[in-house]
Parts: sequence; structure tokens; C-alpha cells
Amino acid sequence: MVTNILINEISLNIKKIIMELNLPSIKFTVEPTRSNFGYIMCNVSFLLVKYLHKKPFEIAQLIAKKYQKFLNDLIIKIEPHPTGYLNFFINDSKLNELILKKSCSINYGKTNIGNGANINIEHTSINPNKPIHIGHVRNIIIGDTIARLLKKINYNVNVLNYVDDSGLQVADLIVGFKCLGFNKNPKNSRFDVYCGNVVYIKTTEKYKNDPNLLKIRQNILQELERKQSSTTKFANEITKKILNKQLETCWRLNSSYDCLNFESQIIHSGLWKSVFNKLQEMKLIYYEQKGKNAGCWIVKTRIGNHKNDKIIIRSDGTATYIAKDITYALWKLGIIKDPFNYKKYIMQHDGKILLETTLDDKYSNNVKFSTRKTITVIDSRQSYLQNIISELVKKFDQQIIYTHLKYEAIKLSQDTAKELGLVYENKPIQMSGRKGTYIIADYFLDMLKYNILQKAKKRYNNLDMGTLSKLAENLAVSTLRYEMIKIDLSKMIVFDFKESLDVDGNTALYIQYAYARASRILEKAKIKPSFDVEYELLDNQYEHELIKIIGEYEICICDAAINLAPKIIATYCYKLATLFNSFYEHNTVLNLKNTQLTNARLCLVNSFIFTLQSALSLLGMKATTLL
RNA sequence: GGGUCAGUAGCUCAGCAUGGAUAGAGUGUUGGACUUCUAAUCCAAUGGUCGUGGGAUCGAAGCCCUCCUGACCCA
Repeated sequence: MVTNILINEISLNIKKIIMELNLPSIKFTVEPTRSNFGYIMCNVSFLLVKYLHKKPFEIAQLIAKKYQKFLNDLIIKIEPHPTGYLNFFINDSKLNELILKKSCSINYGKTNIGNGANINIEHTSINPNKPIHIGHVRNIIIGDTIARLLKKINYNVNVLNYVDDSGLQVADLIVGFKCLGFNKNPKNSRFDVYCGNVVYIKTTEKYKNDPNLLKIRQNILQELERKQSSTTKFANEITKKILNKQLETCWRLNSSYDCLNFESQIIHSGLWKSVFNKLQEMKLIYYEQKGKNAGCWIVKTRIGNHKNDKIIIRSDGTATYIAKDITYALWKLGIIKDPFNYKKYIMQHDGKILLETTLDDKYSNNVKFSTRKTITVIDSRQSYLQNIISELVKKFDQQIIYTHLKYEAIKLSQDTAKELGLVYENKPIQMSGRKGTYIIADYFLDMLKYNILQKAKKRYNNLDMGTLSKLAENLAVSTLRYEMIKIDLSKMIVFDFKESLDVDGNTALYIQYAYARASRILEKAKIKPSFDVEYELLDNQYEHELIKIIGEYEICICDAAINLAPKIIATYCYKLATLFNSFYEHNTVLNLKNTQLTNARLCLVNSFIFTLQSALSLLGMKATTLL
């Protein structure tokens, strides 16, 4: 809390000055400077122009004069700049000491914005009929990173993963296994890959020529709604087998969950019926008597055109997707009574137990996942649906915060699509499970790992394959996570296989490299870094800039968490690494004649390591000392 | 027909919430730096009518409106 404290102090004093001048309270910003204009800047002079009718510079001079009395031994100078900015200068030695000491504490960066409140975040939620592909990865990584961020600002976070084990896509698989004779125990192939690449695609292709199959699928869908049917049991067996494979991929990506919500159980619990009654009572849905939607129940919505009100129950009595989505949303928000008990599904890679919902009474229900705040990570193609849900749940309780965290989907570049022998168009193509136009996450990771391994082998011919392989795996996962998170959520990612294997420039490898270099210095130093050093010795621009960015860690976390913008952390890591590499190239730490300087710089290197490690862990990346 | 998102350097992207200092990175191209704590690095050069046109403002890449292009969604 170093830079934060300075900012708060300055803000407060400027507010006092504004009051002294009998001016209305205004919103101004106090931020760390970006360029070489002191340490902290304030823009208040610009905002006062319309009240004082003077030039910004004159106002800055006035405020600077009035600020003199607030200066102390930490904030030592205020300087009005001809452009109008107010620049604040800090006692370097004291600042260095404060930041370097603070950054080595275990809780560095931890703040209490969440105040221990519960929050749900749902992500991953992949249909259990195929392997996880690169498009799903964006969802997983965004969701997992946000969960880590929210924990850091002291929310009690529960991560949910919704498994649609009774929808169309699962029914398609059952059709394949039951009617088309696909082997349930394929040899030489991962089960999720086999189901997604072979059974699912082949089955859906057959529908064109065999309409009878569609009728069978319809029957299967209805059977899936019955808890005790043999189809339900069979589907359960298949989907769990796929789900387990998918979870392995998630864990490989360093993501984990608190609870699985199976759609089948939401259906079997009968929750939908009570939700339907409630919606009816509250007059949020209506029965259409005439027109093309005659016989349907419709959701009223103010979104878009009124003509586009959403059907929730078809005229044949079956519920549409939105019915299940609304039910799930209301459960997440605790608006309907929780009918579930919870049992252990599996132990995860990080030692966290993954629970699943169950309707079986012999398990307890003393876990509670519903809360007033919930975040749903789904790509922006679902915006329309999510907006309707958000609008609906607000009608139940104004205090609810239902956030759709949306991001643009990933497409395949034309080159990659061509290489895969997929339909070739002169533009990027959408990933589609049905068309098989996707890149399996594990396959891509394997390629990336292989690539990194080749380079690592040349670098370290003395290391054994086991160590190298572990290193390459860690770096491959880091790289993929970083690539997914550094781009703004609103930007479409066009995935190109060849480009993605490139690891130069702004990549996880660059950041990991800086970390490894720093670790190496500490390793080779004969003394351990201590805080009993002469802080004023750290006075060149490289040292200043590195210390400054370390001091901004908390601001960065708050910024990222409040805006649900994980890329801010990625940018921060990159900047931290850049400034360290620059420091490294221009300053020697070890073997200096001046041992006091070595001590001070060791202390800085140590702080850098702590801060970067912490920031990387927010991104789900394990910092490596070897590279 | 209705809605959402995007458009900034050759390419990929920051910056936009909360207007203010010389619009920043990576990559590409060109040059330079390993006898040194790791060169998967660093330093320098190159490269921009911030999609178009208007508006409000002392001041716009950012705010408001128009249009164009592309992606997606609903019907």
C-alpha cells in the first residue's frame, strides 16, 4: 500500500485546498506519472478552469503555493508544470525503503475491496461431447484468472462449472452409440477426442440422409428428462467419461473448480416448474393466443425489438434453452430454494475438492453456493440471451448483481484452416464442433511444448529429459495462458497455428526469462538480501523505474479486478519484466567493489522476484527459476 | 428489420471507463552490443490524415451525432 497511500494523502490535501478556495467539490485524478514528471501527478488545475477562469498553469501555481504547508519528509516537492499538471516529488531514499520492504511481504497486493463477500463465477461450461478446443481455452483462462483476482481482493469466490449433460449435443452422441454402432471403448484414442471427432461428427452428418434418426434423437431427448430411464444412465456414463477427460485438460491449464452443476439434475429436481409458476405469477411471461407463436409461452423483454420476444415454452410444451438458463441463474442467485445436496466428485490437481450437486438425501447440504453476486463467463454471441436473463433476475431483486462477462470468440486463420484441410475461405472461420473446425487444446499444447523443448535442449545440454520436459510443459501452459489473457476481451482472436508457436516479444517466455535471470543473481550472491541497506544508493533511472512499477502493484490489481479486465495484470507483468531486463543490462549487481551497492541492488532484485511471482500467480502461471 | 462489438504504424495489439504533457509496445526491416549476474536479452534507427464527416469544449484517439467497413446475435 505504498503508492496508494501517497495518492490518498495528496487527494485529501487537494480537496482541502479546494474547500479553502470555496470551490465546489470536483472529481479529479491523482495517478502515478507515466513519464519523467515527478512521481505522482494531478489534473485538478484543468478541471478548475471553468470556475476560476484562469489558465491551467496559473491555477497549478496557485494550488502548488497552497500545498506547501502539506509537504513533509516523504512528499517533498510540488511543481506546477506549464501545461497545467501538478507534479509531486517524493524523497527517493524513503520511497525506496517503503516499497522494497512492503513488496516482500506475503500479502503484497492483497486488498479488501471484496470484504469477504460471497461471489460466484461460472466458467468453462463445455458440452460434454467433445474434447476442449482452443476456443474453450479462452473461456477457461479468463474465468480462472478473474477468480484468482477476486480472491486477491478478498472475495469469497466459488467457481461453478455447468455441465449440459442432457442437451442436443449429448443426444447426438447417444444416437451414434446406440444406432450407428460406434464402439464404446475405442482403442488408441482418447475418449473425448473420439467422441468429438468421430462419433459426434459422423452422427450429425447422417441426419441429412436419414430423417428417422432425428426422430430417434427426439425420443432420446425426452428420455433424458426422466431420472430413472436407461438412456439417462447410459448418457451419464458417457458424459462423465468425457467430462473427466475435459477436466484433465482444465487442470493442465491450471484451472480448478468448486462445484459441478449437471443440467440433468436441475431438470430432475423439478426446479423449472416452480420457476415457471413464479414467472407466471410475476407476469414476466405471457401465453400467446395468436400469430406464428400461438400456443407458446413468451418472455417479455425490453431488449431490442418487441417483435423479438423470446419463446420460453414451445407450443408442444417443451422448454427452450432459456428456461434452463433462467432456472440456473435463479439458483445461483439464491432466489429459489436450493434442492441439492453436495458430494465429492473428485480431488483436483491442486488439492482442492470438486463437489457435485446430487438429489440423493444421504449427502449433506451444508455447503452454500448461491449468492447475490454472480459472474457468468460466456462469449459475446450469447449476449442477447444473457441480457434477457439479467433483465429478468433483476425483477426478482433489485440488489442482485448478475454480470455477463463477455468476450469475443476465437476464429481460425485461413492458413490454419487450410492446413487442417478444413473448408477454405478467404477469411478466418468460426470454430464449430459440428463441422469439426477446431484445434484441440491438448494437441496445441503438445506442439508448443515440443517447440520449446527443442530450444531448451540446445540451451541446457547438461539437464536430463525429465527436468527439461517439465520445464517445457510449464512454459507451454504459461505461454497459452498469457496469449489468451493479454488481448482485450472485446477483441476477436484469430488463431494461427504457426504464429502461436512463436515465442519472441511480448510473451510469457520473455517474462519468465526475466524472472529466471533475477533468480540467478540471488542464487549466485554470497549474501542474502536484507532490508538493512543504504536505500539512497538506488538512484539511477533504471532502479527508479523498476522500484516505481513494483510500488504500483496494488493499483494494478484493483484496476484489473474492478473492471474485470485481466489483461491489466498481463500488461503489468510485461512492464515489470521489461524494466527489469533493462535494469539488468545496465547495472551490475554482483562483484561490485561497493558492497553496499550490491546489498541495495540485491534487495531490489529480491523485491522484483516477489512481485513478479505474485503477479504471475494471479495469471495462473508458475514462475520458473530455470530458463 | 432490430441489437451488440470492433476499426490506432506493413502486421498483431496498448491507450478510451475518468478528455489534458511528445499517441506507446511487440513484430517486421536496418544497424550496434556476449572475455561479464543467463544474448530466449539489451540499445538505436525506421514506421501514424487514431475508418469518414460533423458537433460541443480553452483542449479529442477518447465524449455526442452521421456515415463506411468487418464480425456476431435476434427475428
